Amino acid sequence: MESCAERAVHPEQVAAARGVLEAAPVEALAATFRTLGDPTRVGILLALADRELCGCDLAELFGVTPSAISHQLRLLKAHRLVRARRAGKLVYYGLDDEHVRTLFAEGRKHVEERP
Amino acid sequence: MESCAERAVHPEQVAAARGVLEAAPVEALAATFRTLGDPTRVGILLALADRELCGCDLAELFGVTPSAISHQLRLLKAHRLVRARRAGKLVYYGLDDEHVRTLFAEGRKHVEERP
DNA sequence: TTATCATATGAGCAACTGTTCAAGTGAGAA
DNA sequence: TTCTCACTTGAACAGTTGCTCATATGATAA
Repeated sequence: MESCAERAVHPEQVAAARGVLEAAPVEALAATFRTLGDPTRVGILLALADRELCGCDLAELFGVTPSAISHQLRLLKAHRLVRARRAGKLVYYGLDDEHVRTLFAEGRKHVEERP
Repeated sequence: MESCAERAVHPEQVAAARGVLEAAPVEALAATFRTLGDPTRVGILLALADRELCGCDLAELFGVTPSAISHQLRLLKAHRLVRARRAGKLVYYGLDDEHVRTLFAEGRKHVEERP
């Protein structure tokens, strides 16, 4: 009556994998990738890769409300992907992490690998 | 009455960013990162980084139903992150792409950079 | 001060996601 | 064949997400 999920077919391999999972920051990794997993946020990061932009510019660029951009930027800041710099009334945003560029470069390699 | 979203503050920078966005596979990149943005899928990929496992082992490893694992594997296969190899009754899964290792390594660097 | 404008924040809502359950496939064993 | 078991598939459902709207905040200017 026991189903396949209740006992491993290869217990030693499963035990080894369990060790890997315990040592890895699984939830944090997933949270970071989840933050990168939205077209608007991907666009924001790509747009900020070569220049700073203010929130107003970003809203115009993506055709959404400044509020929507602000919500997204809050997420990106919380995950340390974007940094903010206030200049008078405006706030300029830029990438906060060099790893993001590498991440995107590698992501593109994967995406463009096959048709 | 016009709000800040209806006209860019820095039109030339916005135009330049627009060019970048048009040339980039934004939606495909987001889709790939979104696929990596779930703890179960991150765990599956980490577990498969060093060994093949059958679906049954994965279900046991994560304490979910074989059905849940199967749904996740379908997603991972659709994005070419995992490959399947049938051996009799069992199906063995493994990583389908070397970029995934790099992606995870870079993701970890970002995650572990600051407290 | 008051007015204006760029952002930020909170509520609300439609769309999406990850799971379980139930039913269906496919391959080896009896 | 029939049985068993690993896996797949589809439906259903709770939880999450990303947007808009309304409102609040913060900084400059008049």
